[in-house]
Amino acid sequence: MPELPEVEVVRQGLAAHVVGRTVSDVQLTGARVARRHAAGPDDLAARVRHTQVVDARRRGKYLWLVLAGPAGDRSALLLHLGMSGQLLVQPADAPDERHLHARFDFADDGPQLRFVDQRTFGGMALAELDADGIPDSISHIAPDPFEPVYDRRAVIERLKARHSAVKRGLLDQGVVSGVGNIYADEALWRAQVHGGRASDSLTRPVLGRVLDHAREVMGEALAQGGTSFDALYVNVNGASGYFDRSLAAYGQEGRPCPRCGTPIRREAFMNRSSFSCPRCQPATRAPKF
DNA sequence: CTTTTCTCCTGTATGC
DNA sequence: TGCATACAGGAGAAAA
Repeated sequence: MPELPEVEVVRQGLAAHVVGRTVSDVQLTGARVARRHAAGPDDLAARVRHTQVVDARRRGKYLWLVLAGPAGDRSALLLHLGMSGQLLVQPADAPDERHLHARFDFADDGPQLRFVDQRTFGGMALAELDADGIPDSISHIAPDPFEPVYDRRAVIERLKARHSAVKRGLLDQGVVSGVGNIYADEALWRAQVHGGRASDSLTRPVLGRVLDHAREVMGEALAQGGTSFDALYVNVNGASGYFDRSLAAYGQEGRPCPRCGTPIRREAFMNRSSFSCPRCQPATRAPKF
């Protein structure tokens, strides 16, 4: 599942292979891929056609291409990979992928950009950029830990004020963005905090440690993901394939905790799974888990 | 207002 | 072998 590190690798691929090129044609298959674009897929395609891609940017798990129109006007093609979305750079004569939803042709007749998504949780929409260069439609998404505007103290205060499990706060993209289920579990394992513990019951230093570990583990994953980048394949499909061997808790049910050897446990959480060490991350005072 | 639950989707794995 | 079910889960809408 693409979380911040995987999305950043995709962004870097777009920066290398798409920025600077002019779109000559856009083909969208079905309405679902553009469902967040209120004016519909035809409108999106028409507005992207003949624009030049001038930048590829990211906040959390969202990424966007900054588009310059013929008159120099700026807009953004906002993209989200959802759970299974891939952006591929492919030769025009490559056969259609099984779950191909969008195809971009360029005026240089070079390789196409394709959006492929099996589970269709991903999608794209056009947005306007605000004064800070952020698409207006994601103004509710908080900065991620790698942004200069990331305010560590402010995030700690928001977590400190929440009557909810700390893991919910980590996963709330309006509090801090980029963290998904995998890196939330890894950060909590590193911080030796059980994700079900009430956010407002933890001390500020502990909350700070959880946040710092989230940033640290995502940074490590990014460093590894960058090395496996293939020039023709602007995609990283989740943590599998490169960083999964470094995971201490996520998906490791029954395997020994790398720190103390106690078998990692799996618990239901938000109709999903959480993995933690029963010994290093005691679930004391854990409501609503 | 804050917090939680539900829903969208399909390939893969598991159980009977 | 075939069919049913569980699971993966980001994010926004809806509900509590």
